[in-house]
Amino acid sequence: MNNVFFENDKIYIRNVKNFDLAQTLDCGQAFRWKPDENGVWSGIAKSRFIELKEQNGDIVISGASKSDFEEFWFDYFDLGRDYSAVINQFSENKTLYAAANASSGIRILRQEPFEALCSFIISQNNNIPRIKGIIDRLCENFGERKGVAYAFPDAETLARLTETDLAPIRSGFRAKYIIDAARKVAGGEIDLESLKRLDYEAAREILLKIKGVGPKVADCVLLYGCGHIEAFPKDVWIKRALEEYFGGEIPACAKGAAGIAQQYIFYYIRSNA
DNA sequence: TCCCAGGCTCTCT
DNA sequence: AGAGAGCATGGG
Repeated sequence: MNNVFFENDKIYIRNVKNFDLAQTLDCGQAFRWKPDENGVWSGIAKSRFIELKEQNGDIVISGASKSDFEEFWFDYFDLGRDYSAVINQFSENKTLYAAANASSGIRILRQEPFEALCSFIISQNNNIPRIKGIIDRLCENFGERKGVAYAFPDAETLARLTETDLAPIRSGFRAKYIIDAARKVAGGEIDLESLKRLDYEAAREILLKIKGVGPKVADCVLLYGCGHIEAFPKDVWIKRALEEYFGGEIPACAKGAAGIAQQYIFYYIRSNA
């Protein structure tokens, strides 16, 4: 962290490699970061609201204290990982390497597991603009207000609701899945934090017990919420890309960091679409 | 308008 | 075990 400076209530990340705000915050892994007309991104995670911008090659964060940064945001933005090394590992596959270089500013966000769980339950058979809308309404209706933004509601809050209560967010058939997830988490049947420590397969099996959680949603929760970067969510876009460019198989050189490869491929094919 | 969306459940072979 | 319909809602 010797390239991080704290000055005048702002945090400067200097000479950071592989961190592009637009790529990282709007690549489909998280749904609550928004840019303004000046390129300032704002968002809230774990009830903490911050703003980020790029300035002379630095990432500048406002709204976070030094301890907030060290205890939360550093891990949230996965700043301890060397993405250049990962991209170098992917160079054995020409197409994957091209995708990685086209989206080399993406970092995998380490989101709150419960937010990732609900977000990707909502994502099923849905499109990204509408997913964002449903999640916004979920937070505005049931999340705690933190200054100018709403925190993601906690499992205990959602566990007390019924499908009818969720009608205002217009999530359709997914409402019952959100409630089942919230009740299993709030009731202690599923301990999301423990999934970070379990191995990938064991953690995945636990998530699959939640209604509305299948292989793809489970892998998204493991990748974006539990730090399992070997998870490789297969959505319709990725399935098409695997068939078209990779012979239907995940490239061998992606082993151990398949989730990062997945995100590069997803961004690459969608920005070329 | 009409197709489809970062899928999953349920049912029927 | 594998295939297919149905699902709520609305963006493009």
